[in-house]
Amino acid sequence: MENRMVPEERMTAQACSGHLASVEDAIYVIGGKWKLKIIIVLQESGNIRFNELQRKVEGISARVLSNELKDLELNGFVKRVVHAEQTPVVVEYVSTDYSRTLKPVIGALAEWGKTHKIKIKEEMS
Amino acid sequence: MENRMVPEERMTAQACSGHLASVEDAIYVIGGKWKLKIIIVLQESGNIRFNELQRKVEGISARVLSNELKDLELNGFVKRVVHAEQTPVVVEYVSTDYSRTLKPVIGALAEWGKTHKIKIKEEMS
DNA sequence: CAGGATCCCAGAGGATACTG
DNA sequence: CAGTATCCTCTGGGATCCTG
Repeated sequence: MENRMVPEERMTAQACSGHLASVEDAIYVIGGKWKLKIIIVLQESGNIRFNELQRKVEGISARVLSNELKDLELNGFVKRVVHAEQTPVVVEYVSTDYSRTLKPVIGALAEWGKTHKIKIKEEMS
Repeated sequence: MENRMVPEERMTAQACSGHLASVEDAIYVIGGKWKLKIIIVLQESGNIRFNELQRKVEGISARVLSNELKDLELNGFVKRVVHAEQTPVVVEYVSTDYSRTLKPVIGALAEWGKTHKIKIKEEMS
């Protein structure tokens, strides 16, 4: 479990175009094996409950999903909604507006991943 | 994964699962702590030698850099150029055309990382 | 159902030293 | 300079069981 990212001033002599530091920041928050996948599923699903989410993010364990959700909530990508008026209590997860700012990133990654897979397939034939 | 993917708005459920899988593919190849950073430095540097590369990718050890470079070379993102005519032998690394197909991904990530950092800073003040 | 508590492991990655 | 070789740490993450 990470905490919130606290940006430091990285004043490297050759800070390049700044792309490097920004990409680093991005990777710090949404990097890892699961975060983007969870975000995508959440965006596709609207409100969704824990177990269904676990089913849709294939391969993830309850423990890891729980940890990732806490992390994503801390960073404002997902909101945990508890419906206390019902019994048993229903918990739902919803993607936030802020998570939608990741659309370009997800779009670019998906597009690249798609063409990359095609390239790999061609190389194997 | 043969379904058409529209990177923009309104997607079908199938396009979405394709989205998920494609992002997964992308993360598989360019995920991790160092790969994208190395690729960025490589793209910004033209030809570059091992030790200088290590200096520019701050914090990376020689062992890890060596491993990552092998991996990146296998996947066609970097070319290892040996100038055997010189003594001592000079080795240079160059980013490939294929690595340039990552530009949109890097651009999106950098842009998002930049605004995210600004957002975090504002929240702290 | 929605997780928490434990235990455990592989593998990513760091530190240091060494070599052709 | 361009890496290798060791060794070692750390943590992401799997498996399993437990509970309100």
